[in-house]
Order: sequence, then C-alpha cells, then structure tokens
Amino acid sequence: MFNKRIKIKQLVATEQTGDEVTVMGWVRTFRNNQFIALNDGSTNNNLQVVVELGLLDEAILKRITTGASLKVTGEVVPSLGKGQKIELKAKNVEILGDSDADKYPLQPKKHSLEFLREKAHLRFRTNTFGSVFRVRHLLAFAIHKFFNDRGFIYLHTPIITASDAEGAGEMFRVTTLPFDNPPRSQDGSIDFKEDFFGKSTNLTVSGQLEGELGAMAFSEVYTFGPTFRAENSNTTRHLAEFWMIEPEMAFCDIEDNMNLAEEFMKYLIQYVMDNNRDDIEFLDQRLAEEEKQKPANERSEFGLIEKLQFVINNNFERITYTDAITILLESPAYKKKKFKYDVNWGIDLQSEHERYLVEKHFKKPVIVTGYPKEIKAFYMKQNEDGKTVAAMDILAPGIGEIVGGSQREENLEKLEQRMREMHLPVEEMSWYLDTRRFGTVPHAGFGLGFERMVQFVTGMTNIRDVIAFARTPKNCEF
RNA sequence: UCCUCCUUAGCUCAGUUGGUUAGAGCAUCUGACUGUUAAUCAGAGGGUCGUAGGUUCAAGUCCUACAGGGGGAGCCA
Repeated sequence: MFNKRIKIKQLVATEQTGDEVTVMGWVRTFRNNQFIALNDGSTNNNLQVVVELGLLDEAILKRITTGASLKVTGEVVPSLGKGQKIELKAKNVEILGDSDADKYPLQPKKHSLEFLREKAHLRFRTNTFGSVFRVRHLLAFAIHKFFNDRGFIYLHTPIITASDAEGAGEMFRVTTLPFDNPPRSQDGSIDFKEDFFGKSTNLTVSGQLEGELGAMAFSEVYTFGPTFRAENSNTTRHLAEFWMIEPEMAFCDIEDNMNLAEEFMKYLIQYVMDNNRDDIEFLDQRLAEEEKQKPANERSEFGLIEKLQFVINNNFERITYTDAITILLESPAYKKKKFKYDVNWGIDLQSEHERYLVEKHFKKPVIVTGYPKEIKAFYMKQNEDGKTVAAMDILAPGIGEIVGGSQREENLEKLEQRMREMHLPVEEMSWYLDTRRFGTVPHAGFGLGFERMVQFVTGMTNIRDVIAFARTPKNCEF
C-alpha cells in the first residue's frame, strides 16, 4: 500500500501534530546518527526525521546513507530544533534501497553545475535542480492554462517534416536508407523515392507553418512541442533539441501580437510566483550566492525576485528597428567604439547591440518591430514603406531574444513574389499558400523558446541546466 | 565553427623564478560525542598531476598536438 504515504510537501506545511503518518523518500543527509533529512521531490523543504537512540539496530543505522531510499512511519511532533516547525518522530524505518556511500556521487555539500551536468541522471536529487524542474513543470502547466483560458486550441504539429522552407536553421535528416550504400538516381544523387516517406524528410525546426493552417480554422491555436536544430551552436542559450511555444492568431495584427506576447510572459512569471514561491525563493538565494562570487562590476543590479517583479510591474519598451539603430548610433558605447560590430541601418542586431539596448539603455524587456525585410523570413507581412516587415522580437535581460514573431503576409501575390525573390519552392508550398487562396485573413503569431523562458524565471545562466538531458553538439548522453 | 581560459585525491581547489617524499577543506573509513541543520572532534586510507610527444641534469610547473570542459562570438528560440 504505497499510496497511503503522505507527501513531504503536504506534511511540512502542516501545523497539526499528533498524527501517525508514513513518508517515503531519499536521504539527503544523516546527521548525528539521529536526524535524517528526507526528500521526496515534492518540495525543496526536507522533512526532518528523528531517530531516537536505540530505536534501530546498528546494522540498519549504517544503511541510512545519502541517497538511500526509505519508508518511515512515525508521529508528527513539534520540532525541538530550529529550522523546521514540525518533524517526524520515527517508529519504524525501512530501507527500500541502499546507496553505497563510497560510490554515490552526490554529497551533502555544494557541487558545481558543471559537475552535476555530467551527473544529469542524479542531479534531480539536488536542491537547485529540484527547484528548476518543479518551476519548469509549473511553467509548462501555466502555458496550457493561459491559452486554454483564452480559447486557444492546442495543435500537435508534426515532428517529421518534408518542408525545408522555413529556413530557421540546419535540419536533422530522418531516413531509413542504408547510409553505407544508399540507392542512387541515374545522375548519382541519392534517390529519396526509395526512402520511408518517398521523399527527403527532416525533424521539424518550427511548427509555425502548420500552425497557420490551424489558425485559419480555429482562429486561435498554439503548439508546444520539441524542435530540432542541427546548428553547431556552442552557447549557454542554444540546444539541438528544445521546446517551443508557437501561438498563431487569425484576425490579429502586429499590435495584438505584441500585446499577447507581453501579457503571456507576465502571466507565466506571475503564475510561478503565486504557485511556487518556495522554489523561486530558493533560486533567488542561490543566484545571490553565485553573484557574490563575481567581481563587483559584473554583478547584476537586481536579484531574481526583484527582476521578475519588475518585469511584471512595468510595460515592455516598444521601439522600431529604426529607433534602435538611432539609439545605438547615438550611444556613448558607439561613440567610444566599444562595439565590435559596426552599426548602420540594415544590419542584423548583434548580441552586443541587444545587450546594450536591454541591459544598459532601457534596463527592461524591449520589443523591437519593423525590421528590414532582407534579414527576416519570407512569410512576414511587408510594410507599406517597401523596406521593412511587421516582425517583432522580444529581447530579455540576460537572455537576449526570447520571442520572435510577426504579422504574416496574408496577400497571396505579395507572398509568392517574396518567395520567388528568396528562391523558395513555391509549387511545393502550395498547401501553405492555400491559406491565402481561400479565405485569407490578417493573422500573426510568435515563437517563445521554452528553455529560455525557464532560464529567465529560474535565473539559471546555462540553458543546459534547465532541460533534463541536454542535446548539444557532441553531447547526447543518457 | 572562431576566440579565450581551464584540466592536480570522490568533490572544490592551493602548489612560488622548473629542484628532495605533491598539500588543504569537504566526502569516505575507524573511534568519540549525541537536539543536529553542509553537525562537531580525533585518527586513517586515498594521486600515472587529462592523453601523447618534446625541451632539460631535473617537468604538476616550459613547448607542441589531441581530448574533455567553462566563458564569449556567430547562427537562433
């Protein structure tokens, strides 16, 4: 009868004493042959189990080691010590699973994130990763709640795709052809007619195009699924496999799109603050400790909670790309030639430019709109100036681009013309263009990188620490 | 892919201008203590100094290559 146990989260929150309860969990540390810090993953707060002298045989006591799993039955009593209100006075302790203290890698001490990254299968059992993954879960839940409450349909777009048109990045090939001796066409090229799908296929880099098809029927849809990019990116904010949220709304322009994205981000932050204060407070302290290690000039001005509260309470700054270029050109940093990359109208904003705008100039999230059409995707709505498109990127402090979106070009002729200019296969994309042929409407959407959002809310600086098992170039362990 | 830094005990790190037998804290083991909060105290064990070459009378220390990792950049979410 395992389900008779009480979760530690529920138990440590109680004021009521005198009940006899059963808990199960893993030993974090065993102090003084008497005090077990027990954790079952439901909360970062360990339950203190008190084992009175003489209750257990020496042989059992020796098996209560860090990492071992226990079933404990006992009485809930007020704690005599400081640091917790109640504790469990053990009547019976059963070892469910031993953990060899000599071999178990996690110790009751501070481990480096780099070390834990290599022990990713065990790191859930640490305070930091426990908090990160509970927050990650809550964010995922809040995403569904946000959209469901607003009448959006959750659309599952395909993982395997034959479309190569989005141009969002290098793709992973999906094939069942033998790689040592693939079938060849007469001209020597690989004959994908022989492949599983009868054509060349890849893992998806975006569900947007399919999302647009859904929006043309349901008015509002969103996707939330895995996305794959075979870029050789080795940074703290890129993964080869990551999760992305892509809402797509019919009857919606760029302003509506920005409003929704801003409301969405604020909602997610507020939801976590309201529903998991414990973990956010732990992460706030963890970040503060980490900041202390840094030289004073590299420390961030805000703590984690301060930052999140600030984002909720203030409007995102909204500027055009042209404004952004002007601000950069007039900045002291530019005049002192601090930028590595030159600034002029037409460039893609570099990290250093985004950082300046967000972290130095405005000191809050910034939405940049109206980018030159040359540096943006084919499907974005062409503005009347003939030079810019109705794109919008949200730049977040410490993360950079967290949202990328746009109003879509709903005019068939303009869209086809742009596709031809960019040498995209118009014929193959006929299914997509049907949205513009049959009842086209103004529509818009955006993509939010889920792990980047988790980074932003948890304050974790490396994206590999907010996904369970990171896939990055040359790394596919576990 | 580029730039840069790092790799010494299970973990985190120290190791001087190249010079005897490579150190500390924590962890582990043994013992003591028993209301602890990363418990404390005493003792013990634990190292091919990332790998392969090279320079030198002598290399953890200098040089080269490779591997792994961190940070930054590009690409992007």
